[in-house]
Amino acid sequence: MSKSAKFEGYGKLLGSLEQDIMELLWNKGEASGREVHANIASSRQVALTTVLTVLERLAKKGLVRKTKGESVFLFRPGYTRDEFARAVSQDVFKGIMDISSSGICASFVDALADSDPDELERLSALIDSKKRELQEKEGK
Amino acid sequence: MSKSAKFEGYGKLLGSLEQDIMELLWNKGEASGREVHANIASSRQVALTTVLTVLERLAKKGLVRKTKGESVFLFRPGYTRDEFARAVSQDVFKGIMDISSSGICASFVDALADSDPDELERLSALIDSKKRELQEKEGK
DNA sequence: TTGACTTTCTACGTACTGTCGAATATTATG
DNA sequence: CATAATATTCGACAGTACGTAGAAAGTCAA
Repeated sequence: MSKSAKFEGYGKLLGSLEQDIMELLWNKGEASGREVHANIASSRQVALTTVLTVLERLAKKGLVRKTKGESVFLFRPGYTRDEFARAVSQDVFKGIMDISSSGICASFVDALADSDPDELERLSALIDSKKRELQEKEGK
Repeated sequence: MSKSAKFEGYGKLLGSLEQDIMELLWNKGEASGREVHANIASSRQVALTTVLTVLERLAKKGLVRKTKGESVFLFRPGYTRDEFARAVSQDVFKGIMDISSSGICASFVDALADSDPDELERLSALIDSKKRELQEKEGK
């Protein structure tokens, strides 16, 4: 059932090149434009300036921090993977729940179990703690 | 804490006008272009043809179904709120988890508790059932 | 036929992303 | 320092998505 392959693309948070670049920076931690390009270029034909431009745009968005190195600018993630994913999630979840909150849970659990089953435990714990938190607020 | 107002806009699944239109159709179930326009126009100044165009685009995306009525075309949602939210969620969650799955859970629980606390119960149940499901698969 | 209403077509503006080359600036080296 | 090698910035164009809407074409009833 389902497998509704429709609606693809809604999950794209970053463009393809942006994604590749962030991935690299999240892994390497820091790199010069040339280095970023060198790495990216090994799996995707692209000009150096293209990478530089995107790096620049990412910096403008705050996703990347650009600092002067010894003789070259260095780029690093403005946020860790988790920080970014988390901040964006907040927004995304709101967006989806604005449309409909029922049914979402199932999708979430499915996706989670699919990509990282161990997280299910953590999720359980979080829910319990959140429920307690809510009860306290009410009871008070 | 957090309130990282950055990263807004990532949660937008539909454009503003698209959203308004879908909202109306999800509520009314079915309407002619003129009706849709009439309703939308009460809260937002927009031309009839603009609405028609977007309706057309939504139809092309499969989000809206266009059928011939007695003397006018009628538009209805191609999917219920839940179906849409669910299908998109699948995609969105994947996208986020591709970046990082840890940390997401907390965001999800927060957002859920925020918009629909009662769903927390359902979520608990879903996790338990998912865990059992996974164990069976392994145990077999 | 004519006029009101419906539907389609075409087109423009903005925003985002990918894509670069040209120009400019900086660094390194003979 | 003068010049070659590098690095960085600018400005542009293409494609896609969405909001926007007028012009043109189609439909139907008086």
